Amino acid sequence: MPKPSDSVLPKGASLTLIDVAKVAGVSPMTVSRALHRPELVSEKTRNKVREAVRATGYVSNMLAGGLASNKSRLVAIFLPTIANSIFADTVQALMDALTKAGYQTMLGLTGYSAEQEEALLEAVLGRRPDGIVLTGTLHTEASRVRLAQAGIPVVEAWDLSEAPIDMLVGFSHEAVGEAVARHLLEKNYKRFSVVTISDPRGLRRCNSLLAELERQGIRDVPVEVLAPPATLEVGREGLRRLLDQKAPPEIVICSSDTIAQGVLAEAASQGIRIPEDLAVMGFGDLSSAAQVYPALSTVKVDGLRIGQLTAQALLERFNHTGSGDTPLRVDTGFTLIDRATT
Amino acid sequence: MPKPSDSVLPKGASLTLIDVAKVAGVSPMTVSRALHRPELVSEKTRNKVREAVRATGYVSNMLAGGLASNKSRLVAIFLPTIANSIFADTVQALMDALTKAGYQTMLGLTGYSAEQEEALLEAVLGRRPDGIVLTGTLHTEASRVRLAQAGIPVVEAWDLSEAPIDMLVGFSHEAVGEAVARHLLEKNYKRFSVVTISDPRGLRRCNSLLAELERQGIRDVPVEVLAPPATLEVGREGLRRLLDQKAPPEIVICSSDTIAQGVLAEAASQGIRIPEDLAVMGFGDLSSAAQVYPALSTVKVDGLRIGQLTAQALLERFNHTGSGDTPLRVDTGFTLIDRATT
DNA sequence: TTGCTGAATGATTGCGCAATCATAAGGGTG
DNA sequence: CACCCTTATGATTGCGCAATCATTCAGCAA
Repeated sequence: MPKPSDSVLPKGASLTLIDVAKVAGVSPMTVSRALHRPELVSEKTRNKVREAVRATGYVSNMLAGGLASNKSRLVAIFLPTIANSIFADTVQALMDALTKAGYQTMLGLTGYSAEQEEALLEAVLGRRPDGIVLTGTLHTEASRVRLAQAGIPVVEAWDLSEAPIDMLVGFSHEAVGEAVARHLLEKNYKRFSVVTISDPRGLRRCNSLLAELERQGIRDVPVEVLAPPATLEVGREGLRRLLDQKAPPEIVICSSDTIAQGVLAEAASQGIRIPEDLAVMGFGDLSSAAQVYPALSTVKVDGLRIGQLTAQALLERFNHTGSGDTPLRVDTGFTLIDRATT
Repeated sequence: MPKPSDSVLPKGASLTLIDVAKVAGVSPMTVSRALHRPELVSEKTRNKVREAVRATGYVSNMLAGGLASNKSRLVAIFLPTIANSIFADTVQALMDALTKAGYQTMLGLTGYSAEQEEALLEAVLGRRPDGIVLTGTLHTEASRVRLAQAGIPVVEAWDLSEAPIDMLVGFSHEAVGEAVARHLLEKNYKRFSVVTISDPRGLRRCNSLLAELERQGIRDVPVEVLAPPATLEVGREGLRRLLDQKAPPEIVICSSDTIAQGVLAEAASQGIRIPEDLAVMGFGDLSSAAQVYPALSTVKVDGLRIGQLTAQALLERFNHTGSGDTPLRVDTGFTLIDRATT
């Protein structure tokens, strides 16, 4: 069996379609077709080409292909950070679906400074992605404008904001806040408190929650707003601050499960019983939420489905199979989950 | 101020260097230089070009640039999964450093099946990355061969294996196993047990630990090997199985902090006191390890430094500034951390 | 046979850029 | 003032591929 290294290359030159074509005894164009549009090539030729590719170890150059066809088969995904991301399921599902459809994904981490975000966006656009997915929010308005001008399909996931750039797959953060408030009021909690990070969406949920509580006559809810990223430490510090105040809360509502787990840890370290002394509510239903002890009450968001729908929306755009008229706007909803902490 | 959309494009054609050159009143080549090698262009010209770029909203096409220069300014990173990754710090540091140096990164998730891995590798190589980083292990030998043949700088991170493809930045998993065994023996633990997932590196640590224990006269250590990925549930199930056996263990050594946290949760749910009734040892020193209650004893691995060194190694190769003779092989070591669970 | 159709394959071209070489414009030296 | 050297800029070319159009050939009806 000839190893790829055996093929006599002009040394320094790279293996191209032409080399494969020579080995297969067909034209370069036929090789290209055999690889990317096999239905246009006879089976006999396809086999010759497949064998030549195997023998040479050829890997198609997508830079050249992308330049020639004006398609990169690349989708860029922006997310705040790779660590403990609440978006992990979404990203995984998205990458799975896109990979299956022959697209690759490139992750852009925006958890940086605003200046770096603009540089990142420019660099990513330089790759000419066929589509872009936003999970977290963009820091600067200039970035949103740039993105809109790029003329590429854009999906904003995990949100249902008022001024979308293009497509939208998510849920209403306001509805979550309101639903959580009502749910907990029904369970007869009175002395509410909140620990959140200063993330735009978390704050929207928080404000909506506070508004609903106020409508029901509950005011002066202590709110601790800490700096991102959301870590266990944020939850521990948040609870410590809340306990420093005059009237101890009866329940802590957290802007994420990770923060809630921090609250749980701090409570355990202080001998506070959950939920007898203090109830805790999370957000996100991370896979760990059901596994911690005591099991965490939370709001489930179907991140996997968001990822799948996002991929589907992009693929429809790529294939021009979308309805074409109204820009997509899918509400994936959410579910309240009562476990042991409320 | 003219908005980019104002520029009169032939409609359907994309904005190129030529368009910018016309606006700036210079040749396309000068624009290219002004953007990528500004030191070759006079300040006056540079300003004209900068203004023209701003006015047109031009974004350089890296597909074309890569094709012309045979450099993609892309580094591919393979990791098992994006969720709860122990590699998060490494990947973050790596991306930071590479971004700063003008390189972009593309993540490949190998947590899939072996067949999919080969397809993924081929797709990634098609982008002609300038370098490749492996964090987890590759499933198939064919993939390793393919990678070695690609003729691209490769760094295997988080390992110090015997047969590296190219460069190596990591630590010895055998040394970790042995060190943990000795450390815990010194603390006078006798009835050991292990919960691990069937990951090659985790198993290497485990086997080394068992070997050292055996040298010290300790045999018949119960070992629970569960399927990846490492989740809290693995830890809970692992502990349940261990408790089903005749003699309850005195200490559980886990192949990751996440599993250890699962053990902690299961213990809490069964009223088992930590560390009085049961000690727990993790691995990885995730940021949450110090924040859970009780704080987790673990093995700290400096993932951030691994990421930085990996980036440095790649950049030296790209710039031909490396020593050139011996292939890089850095041992970043590890540290045992005693917290409250041992 | 002739002509037509459609399937399979080949030839040509250009995507947008950077490498490379060529040229022009200063700036000093003897 | 002719010379050379440096710095700045321009012109040409080709990277490897897919879009597009041209060609070939088999199969079949008239």
